[in-house]
Amino acid sequence: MQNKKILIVEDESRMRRLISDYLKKEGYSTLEADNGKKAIDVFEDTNIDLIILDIMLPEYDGWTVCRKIREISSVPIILLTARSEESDELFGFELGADEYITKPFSPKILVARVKTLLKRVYSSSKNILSFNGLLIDDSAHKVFVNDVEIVLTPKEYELLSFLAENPEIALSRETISTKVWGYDYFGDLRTVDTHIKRLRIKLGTQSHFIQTVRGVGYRFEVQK
Amino acid sequence: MQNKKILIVEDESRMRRLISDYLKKEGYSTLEADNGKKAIDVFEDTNIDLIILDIMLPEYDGWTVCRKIREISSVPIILLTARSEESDELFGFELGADEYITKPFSPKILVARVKTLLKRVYSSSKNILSFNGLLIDDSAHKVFVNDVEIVLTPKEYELLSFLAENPEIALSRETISTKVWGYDYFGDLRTVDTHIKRLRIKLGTQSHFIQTVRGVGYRFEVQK
DNA sequence: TATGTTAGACACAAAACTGTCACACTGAGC
DNA sequence: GCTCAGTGTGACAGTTTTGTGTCTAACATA
Repeated sequence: MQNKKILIVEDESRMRRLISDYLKKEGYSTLEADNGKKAIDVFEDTNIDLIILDIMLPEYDGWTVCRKIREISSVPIILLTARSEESDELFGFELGADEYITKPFSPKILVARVKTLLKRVYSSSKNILSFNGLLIDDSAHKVFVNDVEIVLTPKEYELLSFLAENPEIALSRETISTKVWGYDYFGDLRTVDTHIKRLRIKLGTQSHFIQTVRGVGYRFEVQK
Repeated sequence: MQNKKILIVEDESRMRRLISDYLKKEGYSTLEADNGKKAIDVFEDTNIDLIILDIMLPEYDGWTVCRKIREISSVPIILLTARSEESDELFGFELGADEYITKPFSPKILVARVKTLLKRVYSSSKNILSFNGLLIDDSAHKVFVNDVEIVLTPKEYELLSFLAENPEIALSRETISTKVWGYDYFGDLRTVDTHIKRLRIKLGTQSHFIQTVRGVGYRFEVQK
């Protein structure tokens, strides 16, 4: 649960700093954006685990950002607002926000909600992704195929994790490249293929987890 | 998302009735318990999808019920409390509650939270086109005929998606060609026919979805 | 510095897909 | 029935996409 990446979208730098400090103290890493446009850019280029989103923002308000992000992702979103009107809150939920916190709020409450939300969304309280014949222990950074550990290089591990965290979704080479290599990587997309090849070799009899989606990319497939 | 079973644990019958009415109006079914012991009994005997749990209860308070249920299940829990102390809220989250609502609350807010929580927990918010005997899962880029996956080539998939997204409409070869192959494609219109043929073969017993409209093109027909 | 490992690129091989065409078939109109 | 325009279909070759072996550079390690 540690080391999750949290994007803080807030135009007031003092508030941003405050939230960021509290979260870092809890072991999360944070990214910041001071307007809605930047928020969406950062989100598309990075593998964000949770978003804290202020409503009052320059360049797309929070509602808009929330809606746009919900079109492409189900990442958990916490809305922050100065107003505490019920209709606002209802509107936020309609747009797909997961939590709604009214300013002024206690940082402790915020941290608690972040924790709960991450826990609910990302784990059954463990950092282990377990499939039939394949186990990824993120805490230990170890992977087991048929209960035998296989040793992966960092990139191989990141790639496998990313795939396994998005099961049953056809992922394009571009998406994979952006999320695993980073938004600033402009290398050959076929590099993804090369790493897929290496992963498949190491997965051996369980390579069926990685399916090719012709014309698109790859898909992590759970059922045999 | 409808027809989910919600357990309301609350000792005041008026409040129980109020919540129950609101939820039923939204299409949920409700069960009620007026103390903690009964709540746990009911939960163990029934397939509950969400619990609304008051803190002040005879026979095990809400904290205890929450803890006991968390030992055996990860069902979503919303805590209700008259107090609004921060420490209480934090304690609730520690115990594994998913939401925390302070009385007095607006029933609308409650319903909104129930909805969001259910959606988050039970739906994968996927892009799925579903017909009787045919299912197109766009996220996974998979197609099922009578619950058996069929593997389509990229063009076949695009063509089927386009047809299925425009049901009951006679689509000319030109329209199909423009939308599926792109406006700058100037190949033989009969190519569409060839792909329709291939699709029909793969659809097997469900090929009736694709009807020929003589002199025009094809139509995706939903009813058998 | 020597050695071993990892990452990225690339070319070629292998596999899969696509468009075209010719011919068969169908059905509507006469 | 016959005609004919429109549609169905099988075959095939060219094209596209993916798989894979290998090379080089970067990097870490001792």
